[in-house]
Amino acid sequence: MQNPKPLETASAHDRVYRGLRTRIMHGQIAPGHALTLRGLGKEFEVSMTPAREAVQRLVAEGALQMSTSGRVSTPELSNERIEELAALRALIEVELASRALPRAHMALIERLQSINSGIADVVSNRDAVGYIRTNLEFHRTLYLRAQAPAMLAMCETVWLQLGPTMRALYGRLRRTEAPQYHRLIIAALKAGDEPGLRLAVRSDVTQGLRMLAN
Amino acid sequence: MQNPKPLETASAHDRVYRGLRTRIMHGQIAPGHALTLRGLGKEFEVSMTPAREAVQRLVAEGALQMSTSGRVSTPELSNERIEELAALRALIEVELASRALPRAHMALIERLQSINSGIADVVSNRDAVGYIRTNLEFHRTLYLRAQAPAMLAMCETVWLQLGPTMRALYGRLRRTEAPQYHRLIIAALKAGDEPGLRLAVRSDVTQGLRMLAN
DNA sequence: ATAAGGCGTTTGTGATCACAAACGGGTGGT
DNA sequence: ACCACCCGTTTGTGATCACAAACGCCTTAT
Repeated sequence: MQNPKPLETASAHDRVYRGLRTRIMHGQIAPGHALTLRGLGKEFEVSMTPAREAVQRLVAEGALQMSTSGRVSTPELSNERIEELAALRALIEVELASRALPRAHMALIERLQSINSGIADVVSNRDAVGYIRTNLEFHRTLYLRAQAPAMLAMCETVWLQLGPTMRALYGRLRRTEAPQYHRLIIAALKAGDEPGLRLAVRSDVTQGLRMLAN
Repeated sequence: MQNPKPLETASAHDRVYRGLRTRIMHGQIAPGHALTLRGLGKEFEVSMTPAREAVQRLVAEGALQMSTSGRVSTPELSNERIEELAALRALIEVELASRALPRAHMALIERLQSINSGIADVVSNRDAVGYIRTNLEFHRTLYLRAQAPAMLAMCETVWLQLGPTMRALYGRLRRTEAPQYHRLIIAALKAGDEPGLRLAVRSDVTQGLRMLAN
């Protein structure tokens, strides 16, 4: 029992924050979409105050942008910024995978295979949001083994910034099966092959985002 | 005239945010120090609302920690977390330096040398805050040339998280002169030596933080 | 037809208030 | 001497309100 009280009552701004955050990270909101404090407050059944705190926090994390007049919306990323964020993903995720490798036992690898096979389902359903969610779950499951919470937090911040853009990306590419690089990652984990793992993770991260930047 | 309107009127929560942020990043607040919303509000002559937003934002960036009861304080980092943050600095700053290298002209190198010589002054004055500020200015000046705002923002977030801890570090080590690795960085820039630059930056970043983790 | 101006409405900002929880110091009991 | 309990005070949370700025749509003049 490592978590006796799973926080049965979360604060209002935390509910709004978490709700918005997963929505953005999973690509459920299109780039450039506008949000209003009163609208969010009504949607989550809170007043403007918690809605404002949640929005401010997401702005600080780069998940939302704020105009000079205070209007908030999901950002429309330039190609340069997409390239930067992809490079950050490559840097951090390669390091996380490398740190997870010596701790990756068979149970973890089986879990990854299970998640990966689930990707086939969402792909066949043309479910872009499901695809992003499952893909991120695959990566997070691996990186959790790295025992590096600060790095994982940074990594998720990058995912968050790319969320709305990822929707646009995976919406236009025609996927027919689970990504090949996920299989390479699993194979490298099984073999204990660190250089191979680093290459596979770097390829998987860079692959999709390169084509978005034309 | 690249900045015609330097934002002559900043919003209240932004003033609090910026004030607190530089104070934390420069190590002017000791680890574990507690802050109160009403206290901050009185100090910056605003009500609790802007103070709360500024604090929430800094908590989101990892510059402050919040207890389950909502009390905020500067974090006391574990050795594991310090090691993680140092590794993140190494990853990101090496990349930033590498991207800045092809754009580093003579004017930049002279600017860096000027900043570096300023470090001697603050060192002789036993001015820990001045040392941290000047050191960060040295790095930021170099990284600005990388034209990678997202990476620089991530980098500064790490600096922010290490701020209070850096004060404790530089307080205990006896510095007598400007860091040797800064000279190596400048030399590598002059020579256009990318591997040497990467090594110098990595060494400079890791050097101080390794000894803190015992 | 197009562009500029005006006005009602929407929206963010910051202050204030009521409330509950938590902290801290002091007291009393063992 | 030490520990538990209690109560006054401090503190964070969230709702509400007044205000100013910005937005959007419509009218009007050229």
